[in-house]
Amino acid sequence: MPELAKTYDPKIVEDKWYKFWEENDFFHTEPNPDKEPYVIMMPPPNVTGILHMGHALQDSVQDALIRYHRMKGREALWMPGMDHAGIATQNVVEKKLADEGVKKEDLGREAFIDEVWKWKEKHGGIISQQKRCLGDSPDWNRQRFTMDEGMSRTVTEAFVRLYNEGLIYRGDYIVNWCPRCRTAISDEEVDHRDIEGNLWYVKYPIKDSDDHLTVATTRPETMLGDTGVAANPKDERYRHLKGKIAILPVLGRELPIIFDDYVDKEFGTGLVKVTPAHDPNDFEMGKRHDLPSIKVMDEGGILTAEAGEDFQGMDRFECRDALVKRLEDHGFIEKVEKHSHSVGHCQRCKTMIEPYLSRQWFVNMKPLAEPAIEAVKSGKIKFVPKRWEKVYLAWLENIRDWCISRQLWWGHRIPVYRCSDCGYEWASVDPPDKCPQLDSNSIEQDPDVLDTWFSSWLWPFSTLGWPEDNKDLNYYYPTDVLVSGYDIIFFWIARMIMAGLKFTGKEPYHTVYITGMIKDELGRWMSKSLGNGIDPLEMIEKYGTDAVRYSLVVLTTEGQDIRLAPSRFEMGRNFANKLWNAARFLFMQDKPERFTVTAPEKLELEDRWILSRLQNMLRTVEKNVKRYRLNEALLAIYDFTWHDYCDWYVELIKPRLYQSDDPVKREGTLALALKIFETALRALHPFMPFVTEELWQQIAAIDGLDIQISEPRTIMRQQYPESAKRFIDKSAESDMDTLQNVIQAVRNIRADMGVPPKAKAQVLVTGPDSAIQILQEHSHMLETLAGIDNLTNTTDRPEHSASAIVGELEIFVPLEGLIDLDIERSRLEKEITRHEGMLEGIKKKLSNESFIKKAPENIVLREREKENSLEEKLSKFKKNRLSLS
RNA sequence: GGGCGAUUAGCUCAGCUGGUUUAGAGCGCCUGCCUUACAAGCAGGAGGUCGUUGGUUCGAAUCCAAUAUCGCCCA
Repeated sequence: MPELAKTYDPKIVEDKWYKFWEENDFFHTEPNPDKEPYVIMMPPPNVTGILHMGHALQDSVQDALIRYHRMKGREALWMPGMDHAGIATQNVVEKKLADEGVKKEDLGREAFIDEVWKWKEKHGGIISQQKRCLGDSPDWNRQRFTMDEGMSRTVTEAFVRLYNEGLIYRGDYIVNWCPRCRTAISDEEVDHRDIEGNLWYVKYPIKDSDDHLTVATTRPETMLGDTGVAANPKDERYRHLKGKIAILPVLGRELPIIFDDYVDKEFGTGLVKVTPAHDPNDFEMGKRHDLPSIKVMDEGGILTAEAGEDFQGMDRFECRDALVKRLEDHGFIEKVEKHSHSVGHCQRCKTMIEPYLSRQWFVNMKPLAEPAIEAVKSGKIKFVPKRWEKVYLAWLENIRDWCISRQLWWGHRIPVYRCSDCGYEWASVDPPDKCPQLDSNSIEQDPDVLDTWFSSWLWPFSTLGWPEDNKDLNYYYPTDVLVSGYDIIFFWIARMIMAGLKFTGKEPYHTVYITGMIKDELGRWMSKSLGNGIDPLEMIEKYGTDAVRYSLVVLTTEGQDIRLAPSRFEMGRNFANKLWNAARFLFMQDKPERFTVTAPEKLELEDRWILSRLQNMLRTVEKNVKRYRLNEALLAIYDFTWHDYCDWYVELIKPRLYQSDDPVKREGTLALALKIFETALRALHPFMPFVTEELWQQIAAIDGLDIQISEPRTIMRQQYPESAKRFIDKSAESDMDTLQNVIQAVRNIRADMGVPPKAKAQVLVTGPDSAIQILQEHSHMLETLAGIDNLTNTTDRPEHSASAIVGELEIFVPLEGLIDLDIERSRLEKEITRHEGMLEGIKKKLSNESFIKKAPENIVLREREKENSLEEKLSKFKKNRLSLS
């Protein structure tokens, strides 16, 4: 038998087994008509990304599900991949080039893209290496990248289909513009934050009059682009302004005064300036009233010539200060109020968003949203926890069109072409040579690229080969579960469902499992700026992968956020060590030539009991994995292994292992102990893959131990244990329960009385014969586990002894000389008070007529029984108290 | 403004279909143990009127309604 070190050292086993799994292709799967597939799409991390705790959590969940179902006999595919992350990646490479003194414009588009690819080959995808440290078991051979050829083709194909159906359109609209990233972004990529700002009241002179009007604005710098002033038509105060013209201060532009319901009478003065090129609402108003749009800023948020000579070239914030000063100097500022309002920020770079008029591509989302709403309403797709369905539905029901064009170079270029000769425009999957209308070959492709999410939303089927109707797609699609955080329900999950239904006609998965998010100890998001992040790799280094996985899964309860501290991984580490030492104990036993298996009828009580508990555990696991309560499943394994198996079973069989002069009995005992342990290892493997593989391999290598091993010889490809009814043994469980309670009662007395651990105790017991018999038959348990040396059945109440009541049994530990009567008295008093309290509650219930009348009979009966047994117990306690006085 | 979540032991959290729960776990705390697997351990113990107020019910940590505090999402 193998020899083990005293403590588990994850480092020496993790790399070894991961290599073993990967080199032997154990993660690989092929369509197999004899098996049912089980598929999870791994949310593709950014190619620039590095591993964080969120990945560790979500991967622990996904890998547990995948390994579990793989062992359950499913053809399990966990599909890995990476996302090209347009803006993020472009930023990284731009920055790298900047360090070398190169601008991307100097290189030109193609050369720059080459640089990005070079970067990607060299530095990209570190995260896939890091994920190996988590013990993840995806089919790495199938790894996809959203910019790969096949994936790109899927993107183009999807675009062209939508374009040809008229679901993609282009137009001039106000979009969210990030002046730092110099691109449009979608509504979802904007974070709104409340900003303490000012509300400036600016006087605009009225033409041909000495009078003026006052508008209130939070963004004075945009007034340079004003083309009107608006009031609410119902606002009596401004009726007289009808037909008048206001004069824009500084620039002197003439501004018609218009009336529009959009204007809020309560806001400011009830008069607002209208800047169609720099505000979405003004844009709409401008359209309604035929006002021109004047752009006063460029892509970088720098004021243009339209802003006037004095401001041209200024940054938008600089301009604000300069303009306000100018207005103040000329007496145009009436007053300034503090004002808090919500301002959009670029999610990626935190720069203030500029609502910006530009020509962009959009997807008309309503027609796509409807089937996606239906899929969830009808229950074809279920969210776990269910409450996220509401969030999903609310978003889809109020969906707005999706701005998909990005002014970047890195990404899928929009496959729309234009003939420079005839102006014809069309979308094409393959790059065309010439205009289909003319014979002209002077054609240009749209310069923009697509939003990265435009490739991600196709992920569940693009990775499997769509649009070619190939083998993988047919076999693995639709997939089973999607595991992700609630932060990307809109970005990704909802859109994926829409795309799945649109392009394949099928829901991409039946379940969306939403995990909580990882927070720090104080409940704050982990962030670089706060420096409160916990690095999973560091934790793995310190505690081991299994420990990290164990703790994360155990802490995951119904999608609640997790407050994490490094110390939380200690429980996982301790558990791994516990397992290790249980194995160490088993391996220390002398190994026989050949194990003789104990015949079922010769099993001892503790054997029948542990087998029964094992079934119970396996049932709990199965039930809870089905409900995605992985924490409950894992805790059941933990409890069984630690408490039932290590604390009780191993202790109980020690005498048989050490003392038995019957080698057959000894071998049988060891064999059973090993087998049960081996079963527990398999049950645990999906959650703690490394330590279970290591120990399992060692057990599997023991000669003559008759355990079923299927090829390949790895725990990850063995069968997941299933509970078997024939091992469920209620009477063994109840007998053991009695014994355990007696042992605990005696231990309690010993501890309270300060009996030295090594001193043996005499125990007298009274009670029904059947119960006494159990104790007598298993007196060896009482001996080893409670230090009882002599168990005597008695009808007398011995004097000067400590006592306890276990069910119908009464236990006395005479401790002549040693016993401190005061301690025993107070023990008894405490018990009496406690039981009297319980009895009082029950009596109150039972004296309540409506309880008797209305409560179900079995409940009333149960209360009656409780009353009886409590009364009996109490009278025993009281007798004992009397005997002490 | 609309929606969601949380509030239970010193801390972090379970408690699912209302009744074997005067409420469990891990950590922490107290007591005793280096018992030939494990001190990352073993044995024993203390500690909570389940945020507040009403309601439903024979019965509420659990269901409903208000309310307070904290957090998140959407506008």
